[in-house]
Amino acid sequence: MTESVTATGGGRRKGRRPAGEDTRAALLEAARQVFVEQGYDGATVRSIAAIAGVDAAMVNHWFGGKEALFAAAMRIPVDPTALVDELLGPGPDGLGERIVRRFLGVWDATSGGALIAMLRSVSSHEPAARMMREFITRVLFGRLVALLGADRPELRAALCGSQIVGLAMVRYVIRLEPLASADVDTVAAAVGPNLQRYLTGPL
Amino acid sequence: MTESVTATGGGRRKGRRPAGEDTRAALLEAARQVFVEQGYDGATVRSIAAIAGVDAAMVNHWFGGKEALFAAAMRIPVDPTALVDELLGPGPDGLGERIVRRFLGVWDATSGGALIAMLRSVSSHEPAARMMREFITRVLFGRLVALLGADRPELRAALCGSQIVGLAMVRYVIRLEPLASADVDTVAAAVGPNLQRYLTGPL
DNA sequence: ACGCTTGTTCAACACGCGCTGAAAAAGCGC
DNA sequence: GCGCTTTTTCAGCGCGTGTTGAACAAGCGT
Repeated sequence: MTESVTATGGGRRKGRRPAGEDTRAALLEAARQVFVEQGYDGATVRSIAAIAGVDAAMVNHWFGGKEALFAAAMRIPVDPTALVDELLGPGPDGLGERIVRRFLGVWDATSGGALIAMLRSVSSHEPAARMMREFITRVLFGRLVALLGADRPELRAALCGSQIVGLAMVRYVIRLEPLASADVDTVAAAVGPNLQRYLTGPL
Repeated sequence: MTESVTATGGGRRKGRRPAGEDTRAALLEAARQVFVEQGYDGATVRSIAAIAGVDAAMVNHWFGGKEALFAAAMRIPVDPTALVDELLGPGPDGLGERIVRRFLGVWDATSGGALIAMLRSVSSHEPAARMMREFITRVLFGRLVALLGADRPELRAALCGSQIVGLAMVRYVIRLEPLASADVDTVAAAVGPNLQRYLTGPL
């Protein structure tokens, strides 16, 4: 006990943190949460840092600024190729429903996910809009419609995007009942056929 | 010329404006424009006043604050009852397409309209979200599904809302091509059937 | 042991926001 | 024409934002 090391008693004020505790990761996690809840403009660097339990200046130290933190936080850890293959595995029948179920699964679990964050940011933050476009056309439905080989693939992808975006907005952002708390089966049965027609049917 | 009246020479600085020129109306018009383009948070009282050509303090004088100005600007001058009657006039056949055409007509003309303003504000501004909910359920589709007499009217109204919201987001906010510049016929043919099923078909 | 690098906090800057209060000019009643 | 009211501008307050620089502590190489 006599040794002074790591006494940390009460109010240490400056200096390096005792050990481990990856600040960067904590910041990223907090950023995801706050960006999803508040959107880019609504989220403040200070609030994110507070949730992560560190000083706001850490955002600049680790990421270089709010904008870069947003970009890093939105970098989603899913492999789109694998996802598409999985969805297409059982064949094109019931594909629409499967997509809806998949999205609702992710969203309901993480209370939104990165897509909701982008959706909340898109209005006033052009980079978020750009990400959103890229995400829908290239990652999400671009590959899907390409594999299905239908005509007018870009239009089909955009229409599928409008389904997903509309559903996410009404269910998670606007929170319009009874869609906001409807169970997965109901939503999938209702919205699935639209996607199915957009992907495999005539326009 | 000798009389001093209305000389206004160069840099008059304070005081009442010469005549007419309804400041309140100019403010309202500018507010609609800026709220549509930027959403509630993105729009600043100063920029609205600048477009209206008056001082920012006029917003407080005429409306009491930004919030009240937003509410006043969003008060839309359409009669929902008449609109519903007009849409239902030719019978329930082709109703979905007619709705889409109607919306696109208004939106493309006024580059969005109040609904886009609300859509851009909804993320971070709870009053806008409340307005949106009211608008969809009560004004827009509430009456419509009630008149059609189908089962689960609230769910149908919410689903219709998700169609319109998704379309508006992708076409006007995210601006995803080719949907953003697709002609009315294409969009109506693609989206109309979804609304039709939501309104008159099985879920 | 000592010094350099790195992680962290704190104080503060510059800016933009919504809003307020006082002053000034125009119009109105009489 | 004179006062009272209304409309308008201006200066600025208080606050919250993202960002910065200095100070300081912990660890690491040697």
